[in-house]
Amino acid sequence: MVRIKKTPSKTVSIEDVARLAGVSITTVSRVINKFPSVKEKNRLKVLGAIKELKFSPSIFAQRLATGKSNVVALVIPRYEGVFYSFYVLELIRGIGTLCDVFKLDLLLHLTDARSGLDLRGIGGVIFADIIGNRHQLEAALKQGLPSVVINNYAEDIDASCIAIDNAGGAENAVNYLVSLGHKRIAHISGDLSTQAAAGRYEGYRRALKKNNIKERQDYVFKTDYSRGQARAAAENMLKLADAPTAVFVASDAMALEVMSVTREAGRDIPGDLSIVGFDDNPSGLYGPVALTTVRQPLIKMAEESVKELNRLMTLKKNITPKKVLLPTELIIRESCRQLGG
Amino acid sequence: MVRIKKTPSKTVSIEDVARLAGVSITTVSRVINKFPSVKEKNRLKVLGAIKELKFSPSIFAQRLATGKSNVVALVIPRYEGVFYSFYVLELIRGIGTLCDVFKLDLLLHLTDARSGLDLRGIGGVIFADIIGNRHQLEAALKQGLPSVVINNYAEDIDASCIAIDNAGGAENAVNYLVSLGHKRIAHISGDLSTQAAAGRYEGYRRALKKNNIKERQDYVFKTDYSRGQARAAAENMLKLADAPTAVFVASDAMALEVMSVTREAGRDIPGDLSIVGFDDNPSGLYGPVALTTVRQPLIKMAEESVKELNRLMTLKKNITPKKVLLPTELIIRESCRQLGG
DNA sequence: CCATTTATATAAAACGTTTAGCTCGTAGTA
DNA sequence: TACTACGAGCTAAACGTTTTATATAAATGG
Repeated sequence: MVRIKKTPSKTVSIEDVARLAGVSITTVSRVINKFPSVKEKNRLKVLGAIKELKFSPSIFAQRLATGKSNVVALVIPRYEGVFYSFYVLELIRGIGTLCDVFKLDLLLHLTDARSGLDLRGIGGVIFADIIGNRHQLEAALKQGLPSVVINNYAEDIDASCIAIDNAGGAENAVNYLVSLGHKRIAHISGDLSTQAAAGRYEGYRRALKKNNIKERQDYVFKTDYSRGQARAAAENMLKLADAPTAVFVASDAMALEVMSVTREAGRDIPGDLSIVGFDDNPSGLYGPVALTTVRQPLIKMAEESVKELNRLMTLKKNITPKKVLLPTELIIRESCRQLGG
Repeated sequence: MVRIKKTPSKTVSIEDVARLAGVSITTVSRVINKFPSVKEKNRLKVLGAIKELKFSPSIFAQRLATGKSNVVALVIPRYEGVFYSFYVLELIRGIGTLCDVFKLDLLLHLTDARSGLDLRGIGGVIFADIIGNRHQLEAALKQGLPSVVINNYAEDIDASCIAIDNAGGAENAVNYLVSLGHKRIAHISGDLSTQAAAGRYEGYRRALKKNNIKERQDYVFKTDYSRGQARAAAENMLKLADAPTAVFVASDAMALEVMSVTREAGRDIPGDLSIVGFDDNPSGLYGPVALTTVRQPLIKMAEESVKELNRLMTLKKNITPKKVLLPTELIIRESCRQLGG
């Protein structure tokens, strides 16, 4: 057993440093906070004492004295869906990495959405999603906490929003299908009460309209993003007498399910049906045919949100929130084919 | 624009509460900390004042005064692999949920493994993995911080370990293949410098031995867990003159890759090759054949780690660390078949 | 060389809690 | 009645910083 001997827990304070260095407490504080008005000679003495005593200032005392906190709360609704996982993790990764850069402490809040949020001691908040927890956002704003909302674009709220251009991405995807010669293009949507799903649906319609293709109600299948409903939608779609030659699916997770169903029905992808998904979930790379999809810049979105939050936290004044819409990228792989080739 | 008006930022202190309630500061503090020795009448007065003033105690002042912190740092090496994602996210989810229950603040540390860790103000640490950051663990122990290591079982370190019985799980998987009549069973391992991969390999060997099957060196393929090496391993395995009828793969991510390669080679699963994976990654459910796999109790492991950390943080004394090995579960789906049926 | 500014250091107050030690009633006991 | 015990409240010190107002030393100008 490797017993690591603990250092005696008596904390060394700024006072000990001052005594050893032969200067006042204030001077030590100035050195720590990089004030210019300290003579070089003293600065070195203090630095030496700090190193010798292995001193590091108590963040609690600092925060109590300054009233400032560099703790960022990342609020994530307690999710369930497994495929949601890729999305959330990328977000966490991007945010965590940049918090490191900005020397911010990242506090994770997996919340119930209904429940209140304990924001004591928090310096800023990132909401990963405000489908369910808009009142939490409002509570944060009321406290005067800098707040950033990820992936939910709203002009009407006094917080910064960093989101993805869902409609634009969807439009590109459908345009691509049209460019391959498809005219009978279906859409399997996600939960339309979410902004993402609604935007994707809107982009689908916009593309049809611009290409003078009439939207058919029987080509639109509304789901709740679940695998089960995706499967059902796909089955119904395939049963159609006048079945579509292509489908734009609102998420890769669902697109994978649609591919399974299609193959089970004995049809070929992309021979009989072209598919485009949304997300660029790496799972789309497996299976016999790699999925063509719309890539969301998740890491970029995460990073932008931390940058923006840091801006809000640093600047003293009440500063106008920023609204950012990030572009997507169409990733062409193997699940679509040229029609009438 | 919904401008939410901020509450004036003057903080209300325990003193204000005391004044309004007509009692002393001490009494208010006692009420907050649920001391029994406060007259019911006063308790109610204080509670009323707290509610009226919307008072909530400053955690920084509390922590400074008590010297205690209920902040838990979750240290995760900055990972890359995408399929790693499911594993990490489940861990975060389990840990986050239980921290909520225990009223612990969860601080996320995505670390470089090489770099030092700033543990100021932290009350306990959970290491999600100590492949690379053993010195960080030792630093935490040296500071006397309660520490728990997840999924890395080591008797020789003075921290609690909550891990998964990799060897046992692997042994079960291979036993299952044997029970289906397989004798030519290959193994595609992960990075054997990791405890998980080494354990799985060991379980494979143990099962062969117990079933009197001789281990063949040409049936063992060592990889670094990457998709690329899994693909190469699978190609080599299929080329074998005396090809195996079954393979146990050290991760679902790699197993999926192996399935792709096998199908590309024109062979059927499970007709020509039975496959068992490890992880119970939901991605294994897609594709034409659902993957049989060994499920790791990730959520349970996460929860146990928080429980254990909470125990260490609560108990005053130097308490002996706990070493836990959690059992796995074989999930039988469609990727294996009875041989000679 | 004195007067005036400027650079540097200091002591003390503030931040908002907890907690040890003390006091004061009040009730029970002898 | 006097003594003990005890519950309940109070005062003041402590926690480890930052910061304001103030003092001192050094530098500049005439």
